[in-house]
Amino acid sequence: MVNLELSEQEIIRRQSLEELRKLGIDPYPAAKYEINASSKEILTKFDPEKNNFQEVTIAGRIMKRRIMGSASFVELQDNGGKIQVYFKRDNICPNEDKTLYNTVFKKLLDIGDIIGVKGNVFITKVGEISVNVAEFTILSKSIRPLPIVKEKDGKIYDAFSDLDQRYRQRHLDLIVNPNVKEVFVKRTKLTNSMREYLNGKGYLEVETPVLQPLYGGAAARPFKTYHNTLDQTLYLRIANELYLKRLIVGGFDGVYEFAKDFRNEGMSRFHNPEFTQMELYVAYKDYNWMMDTVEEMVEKIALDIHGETEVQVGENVINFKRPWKRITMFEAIQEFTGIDISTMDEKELLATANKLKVPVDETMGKGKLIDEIFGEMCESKLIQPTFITDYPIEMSPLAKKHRSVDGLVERFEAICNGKEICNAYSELNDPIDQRERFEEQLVLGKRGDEEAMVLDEDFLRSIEYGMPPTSGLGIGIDRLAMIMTNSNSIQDVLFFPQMRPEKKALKDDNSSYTEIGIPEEWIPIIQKAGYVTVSSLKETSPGGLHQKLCGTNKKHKLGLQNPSQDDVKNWIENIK
RNA sequence: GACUCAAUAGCUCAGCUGGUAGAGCACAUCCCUUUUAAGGAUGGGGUCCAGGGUUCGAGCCCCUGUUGGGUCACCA
Repeated sequence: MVNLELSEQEIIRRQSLEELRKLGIDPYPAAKYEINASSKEILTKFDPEKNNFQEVTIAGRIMKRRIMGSASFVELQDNGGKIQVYFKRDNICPNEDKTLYNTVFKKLLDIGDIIGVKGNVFITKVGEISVNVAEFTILSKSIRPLPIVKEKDGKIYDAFSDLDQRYRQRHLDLIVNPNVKEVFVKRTKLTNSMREYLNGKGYLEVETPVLQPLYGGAAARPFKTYHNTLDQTLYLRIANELYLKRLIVGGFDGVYEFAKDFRNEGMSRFHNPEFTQMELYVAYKDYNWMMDTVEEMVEKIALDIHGETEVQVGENVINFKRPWKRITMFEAIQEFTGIDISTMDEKELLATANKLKVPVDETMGKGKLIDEIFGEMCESKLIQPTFITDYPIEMSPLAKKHRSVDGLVERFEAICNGKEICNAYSELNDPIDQRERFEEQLVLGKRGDEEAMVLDEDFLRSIEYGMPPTSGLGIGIDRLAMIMTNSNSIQDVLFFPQMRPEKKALKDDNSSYTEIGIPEEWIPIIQKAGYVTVSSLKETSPGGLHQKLCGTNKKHKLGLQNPSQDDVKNWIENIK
């Protein structure tokens, strides 16, 4: 029986599927299909002089079909690109029986099907490198139509651009939008390049717990979960800093981790609830050394991805060539506002913030005020990669006090395209100081700061045994990927960004319909007519419904015995 | 979370002051000899996001909701 929920095109494809089976063709064969070439290889290496690629086997998805009488062209898309494939009736069907071409190829194949073809490479009259098919194999029949995207000279027509659908159905996005794959390939190049750099320095890639009894290492609200056996609340990590430091205490000189972190906060084009951060800790180093490292590493990444240090990001060209500018936070504020705040007390800072129209309130301490002024007046204006150094101590409970300036810590962030891409310190290894800093956070927490850090006794115990002076770094992989791929939103560099659940219309199940006397076979037709719940039928006029049902029966050639008007009337009367 | 814009065929989109639901591609049928966004002809396809309201009449106006985009707030 015809499924009334399917579109016409889906019904036709399901019928084609059955036709194939009737012809003895398995639309989903089990056997492996051995390919010996790819579209990319053929297009780059085919040479008519050499006459190479004369026995190729390739496989891919049909993306376009141009069918003429006894000769046709198909665009086949595989992992690396697309290639034109030429089907000629008498090549495919050398004998009398032309079914394989006339029926299987022309009628039963569709855009979206995955096929394998064997043949030889040649150049068509129009000059396009193509595969001349000798035989083809259906590898997977597609029963849902793809969006059709057309392209000419790099210009895309009817692009599949609905963001909701692109993110919810990333597979579709990847199939029909060629640039999307490229973004994710670059993202992987980025992490490969970074890993290669870190391994080259001899640092050890490690894994630390995602489920943590206490969340620490950053200021953020966590996701909370529960372990039954331990009868214990656990948190998804917001950072892995405190665990990596324990490993430094344990005697590793350099450790790093590509970590999925989770923060239960707002979403935006820069924020996804789960995101990736690379954290690195190296013993016997300080934050100056770490700036050298970040510069060198990110410059290498740009070179590995783009072959040059300049990267186009929106309207800006960003140059990652070393050395990057290094200025203190105070200097940056002076540069953008002309005001030297380095010696101001809290009162003066508040007055300055008000004068600059930076939104602040009385609860903010000195550090927070400085941070607000910087965030408001400077950050978005820093386009080229810049290290901002020496942050107020109040904002950085895990960073070491500045070696020469009171009230500051040895911390830097790299800002690029107006956004922070990394955060690093000379790590605090004085256990007494660390305990005091945690206690200050506790006070903040009691005052209602939901993001204040919690005191981690176990971590404190570990550094009481002695942690070497260490420099630590956290670098946002998604943010860096956005810059390196010229993406405007974090959702464009995550395969499956977090989305609200799709709503589904609630349907009554079949028994609710049969209860009021509706035969099983009429339920889909009634639902198709818009009555997905029995109660929605209550106010319906029986005559109108009867008309509708008989009409659908006729239109879709369902061949059902129409109910009488009295039947329909009885159904509606039976509704409680 | 606040404000704002949007949702119409499988896809991309029109739809006038409120008066019979439209186009291109895709799909189907027929013709066809190497085509390039696509050869020609004909045809089928719609819960106009959902639910209320105003109206003789709603895709369009009003209200509520759903989902998405943008800006802001929190944050990396």
